[in-house]
Amino acid sequence: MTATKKAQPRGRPRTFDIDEAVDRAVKLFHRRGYDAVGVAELGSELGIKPPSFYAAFGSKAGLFEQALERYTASKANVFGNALLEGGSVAEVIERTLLEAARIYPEQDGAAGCLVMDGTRNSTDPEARALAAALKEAGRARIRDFIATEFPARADELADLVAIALAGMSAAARDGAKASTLKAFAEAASRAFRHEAARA
Amino acid sequence: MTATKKAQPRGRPRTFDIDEAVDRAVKLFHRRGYDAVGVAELGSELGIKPPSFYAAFGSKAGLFEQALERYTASKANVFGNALLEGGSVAEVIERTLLEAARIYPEQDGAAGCLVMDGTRNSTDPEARALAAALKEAGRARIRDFIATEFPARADELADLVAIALAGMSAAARDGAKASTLKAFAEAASRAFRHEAARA
DNA sequence: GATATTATATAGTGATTACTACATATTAAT
DNA sequence: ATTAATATGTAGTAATCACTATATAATATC
Repeated sequence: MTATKKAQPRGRPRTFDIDEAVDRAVKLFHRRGYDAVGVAELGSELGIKPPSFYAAFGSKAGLFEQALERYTASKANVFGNALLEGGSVAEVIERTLLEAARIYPEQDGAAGCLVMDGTRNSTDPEARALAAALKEAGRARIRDFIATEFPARADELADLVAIALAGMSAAARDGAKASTLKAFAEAASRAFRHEAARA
Repeated sequence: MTATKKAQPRGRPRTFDIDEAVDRAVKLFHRRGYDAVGVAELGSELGIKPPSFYAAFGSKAGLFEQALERYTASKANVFGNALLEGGSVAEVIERTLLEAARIYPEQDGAAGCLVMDGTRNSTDPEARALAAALKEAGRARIRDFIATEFPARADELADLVAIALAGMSAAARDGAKASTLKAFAEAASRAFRHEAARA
């Protein structure tokens, strides 16, 4: 059994909770995108001043990296969660799309997918690279999974799913309702089965 | 016949070409998004200094409004151009999707659709509102056109097209190749015919 | 208690943001 | 030539950006 908190390190103890700070950062970055959230706002929202911020996270991009990790380990990882429930490729993809339709609409001010849209139009190369790596990793996981049933068309089918999800995220950020996204997800799921059966 | 340039107004003549300036602004906004393009850069790129900039355009958002007008009046208006060639609803939608697949991939540093992604994550409410109005107008045109053949399902089918286009724009901005977008557009077009034939 | 270690608060850094006050230059009309 | 009108260049504005130098406070170890 591993202790969640070490005995107590040597110096002055931290006065804020890092996990909670990362959770708040996830929300802020998700709501408004990486560039639009300032370190000053993060500091005041997290209740810490700049030196504590930089001692804990290194940089704004460092906090973003932790926020992305937290986000992808959450229910927001629609494909990962759909995969856990098992089933055929078509079933898992359908569940993925429907789950996206369920969680992408605005909740608590945040809509769409943080990974896909959090650094859209960002000027920070480091933040963009972090998000891009996760996007590619997600697409690769979907492709490899699809390849277990449709090896010859895995790339094309993975692109179909990835671009559909990207469209749903963008639409959600533009205010699309859950019912709109659900109808799209159902149509995209039918399209996936249809395309998988082709050729 | 209307003169393109009036006789010559009273004061000191402008030393730069407004149309050319707007064209350059379209490119810059398209490449990097509204917020990431500064007035200073626009000024130096356009060869004018701040007072001339504000005398001509009023504000950064004022230039953006003209840039959006220019953009939507160009070949970038994929639905408008597809509509001009006539044909059935399914044919026009297919042409729309395929045209998007042709022009969304990166060209001259700019990818995707300026209207759909140019103000993504922007902090400027005015710029966001300008783009949002054009997005909604475009979706409404598509819906009304679809309603000429499929009045009962026009909204759902229009959402299918709009979300597919949003996904293609996002994917293009993330570096998707023309062949990837083309394959998706073809699948989306088949899905449209399939969904239109349902119910 | 002395020392090492870590986190804190105060108060800044220079760079960049969109935008402007003011004087001057250039034109047409008088 | 004088006047009115418009555009320009110089040189700024206050606000915000991510980030930091320095000193001090709070803890464990010795």
